[in-house]
Amino acid sequence: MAETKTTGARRGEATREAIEAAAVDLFAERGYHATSMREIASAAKVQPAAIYHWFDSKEKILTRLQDDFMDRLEAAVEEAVAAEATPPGQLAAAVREHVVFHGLHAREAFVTDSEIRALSTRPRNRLIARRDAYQTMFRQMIEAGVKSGDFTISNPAVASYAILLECTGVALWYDPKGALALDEIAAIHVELVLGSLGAAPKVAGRTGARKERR
Amino acid sequence: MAETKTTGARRGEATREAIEAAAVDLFAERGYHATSMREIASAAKVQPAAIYHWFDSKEKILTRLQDDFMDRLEAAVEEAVAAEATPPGQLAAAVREHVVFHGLHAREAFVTDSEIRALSTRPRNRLIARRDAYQTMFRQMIEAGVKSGDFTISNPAVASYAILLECTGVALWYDPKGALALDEIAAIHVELVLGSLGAAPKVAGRTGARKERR
DNA sequence: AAACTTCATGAACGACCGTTAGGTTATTGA
DNA sequence: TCAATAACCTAACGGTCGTTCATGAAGTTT
Repeated sequence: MAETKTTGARRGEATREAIEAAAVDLFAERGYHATSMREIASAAKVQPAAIYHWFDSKEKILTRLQDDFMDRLEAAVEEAVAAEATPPGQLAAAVREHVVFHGLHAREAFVTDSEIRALSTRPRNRLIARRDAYQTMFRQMIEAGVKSGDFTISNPAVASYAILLECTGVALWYDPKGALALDEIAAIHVELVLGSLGAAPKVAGRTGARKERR
Repeated sequence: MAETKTTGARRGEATREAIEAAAVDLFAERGYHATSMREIASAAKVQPAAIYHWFDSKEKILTRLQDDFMDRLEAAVEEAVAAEATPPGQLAAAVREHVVFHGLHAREAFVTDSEIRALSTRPRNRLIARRDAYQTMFRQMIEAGVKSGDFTISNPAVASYAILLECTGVALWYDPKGALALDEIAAIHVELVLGSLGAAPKVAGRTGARKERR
């Protein structure tokens, strides 16, 4: 037997996913406050009230998207870093994975980044703390590289800001149908980042393929 | 005689400025859509209806802020570039001025950048075109530097994206009460940018003070 | 087959939104 | 002195917002 009868869908968990997918698209395109629950419902093909069966509130949809994105980003980058031994190799792997991940999940990345201020105090502070911890990871890799003599820059904190900004920004302009493939873009950013840190050219991590150890 | 009597202010052009100042603060803090005309009016110490004596609509307040910012940014950077002769010198000057300007006018910069989507089609396309032209200026300086042999990178277009993202992002984290002065931050960014382009260290434009010719 | 749970519906709630109509007051120019 | 104008007010408009309520069909458990 099928699942539809006289009334609408009855889809179970698939509805939750449809709501999330609709929300991330709309939040990314118009912004959180410019998107109404009715628009999300319409895009997910349910009535507005049905959303409240799956989410407590509009804000909960947003925090779910953001938490999921951070979970997966952290896991992906930490795994990439763990496969490398030297500071330049680790940073190169982190940058490469960060860029690829932001290209593959550009909408989620953009929403996570740009809608922090839409959150109320508690979830906002939580997300800021997570983002700060993530940033600290990069700063420590840079500091390790300075200590080991691989990098020569004056201010690791500012460098970490700058690096994450340029790499995160890939989510703003990357076009899957564009001339450059995502791993090319990632490789260029590794090149730019290592160059900006004064790393000796071609030292560690300036690789093409993935999962490679130099 | 003073200017206040029984009823409220009667301030003339000063009211317009109060409205703009209130709007830029609120737009930067909460976002365009999360800010109501009543909140702007309250912060500017007028009644909501008074805003419409100075602005046609809420959107016109936003476009005014964005246009003003772009006007002043372009003027400042173009002047800084005009004082330099070589590609590395020009790019260094542009980066330095861009960073300083984004630090000094962080709220305006943030609103101009992040609220493009809030605009309706026509003003949005206008602003995007201006931003693209600004970006092109940077890309051409990079290409000139590659051609002259001062820079060694594989992709000037991606480099221009990355550079502008990291420099624009200063508006997101710069704190006037922080440990670093704005011209220090600018100098660090010049260092990072020239490094990422593979410029020979200390070549051209790595200066400290302003209005200096090297 | 009866009771319960899950998933969704249609209709409505009060609050707030951007904007406007129309009146009032202070200042200016003839 | 007096009309004209600029600057601002109070009040309200229609519309949309996030959310809730009451209801009920379908599926599951007992």
